Amino acid sequence: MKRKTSQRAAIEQVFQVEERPLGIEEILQHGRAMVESLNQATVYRNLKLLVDQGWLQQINHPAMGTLYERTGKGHHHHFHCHDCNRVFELPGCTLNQQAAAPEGFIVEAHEIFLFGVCPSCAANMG
Amino acid sequence: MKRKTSQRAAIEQVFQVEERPLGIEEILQHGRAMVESLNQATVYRNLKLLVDQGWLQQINHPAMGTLYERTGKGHHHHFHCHDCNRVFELPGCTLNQQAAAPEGFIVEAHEIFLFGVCPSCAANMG
DNA sequence: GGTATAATGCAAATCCATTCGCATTAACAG
DNA sequence: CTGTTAATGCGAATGGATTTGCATTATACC
Repeated sequence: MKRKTSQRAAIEQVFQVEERPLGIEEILQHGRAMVESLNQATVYRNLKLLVDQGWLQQINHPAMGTLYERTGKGHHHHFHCHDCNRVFELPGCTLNQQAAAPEGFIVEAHEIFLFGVCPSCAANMG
Repeated sequence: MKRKTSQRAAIEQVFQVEERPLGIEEILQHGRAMVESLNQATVYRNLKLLVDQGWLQQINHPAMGTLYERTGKGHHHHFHCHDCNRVFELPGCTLNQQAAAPEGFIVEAHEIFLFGVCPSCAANMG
């Protein structure tokens, strides 16, 4: 039977605290603040589990590679801050999907990645 | 000194004929139609060369991985047909970049990936 | 508490894309 | 043509992300 472990709890906690898509390294670092022995293989195993359970989903970011984010947020886009290197979820979508492609293309979905500086980095730059 | 080779000419030719972003495997396959001995390592070497020369640029497609496309086309988006698995360049951009993110985010660039069925596959489906 | 065994930590193994070493081939200057 | 050496083809090597094997740890049912 499946058991609750402090390491899985820590990983879930990281996502609840950060509320943004995270990569392996970030998960590992933040998770270790709670369970210092936390191991990379354990992170991979639990991520797979959480994805299978539908609690997380994988995304492929063109600049950051594989990231994981909580499911159930609805359609949204991603913003990558080149200053702190974090990725944020941006609510809302104004793209007219079908109008984005010429006649003849059947558009079923889309992904938008924005790049720039996040509010907290912008503030810290004066 | 740099020499012209039939294999590099073939690779350039592939891009001129296809007019869309291509992955290693596609370049290799189409290139072999012209130079049958064409080798993967040679493709990699020439792609690097053409990128350094500014004739090609790399893109990272979330579903297709690394692709190469001709430079000088200006800002555009990419469409991935899940039927033929090809990626197309779509001219034009209607996204109001700054409006795509909430107050506080400084948006400097963006990439849009569309998914669906391309015109030729749509036609072949009746 | 005691036990069965799921889950962890660790290091080694695997996978896949890309690069490299080197003998061979072929551009191109003379 | 001929010689020089850049470029190719091939297979082996590399690098990074992910996975696996196994001894050890720790959860949860008794």
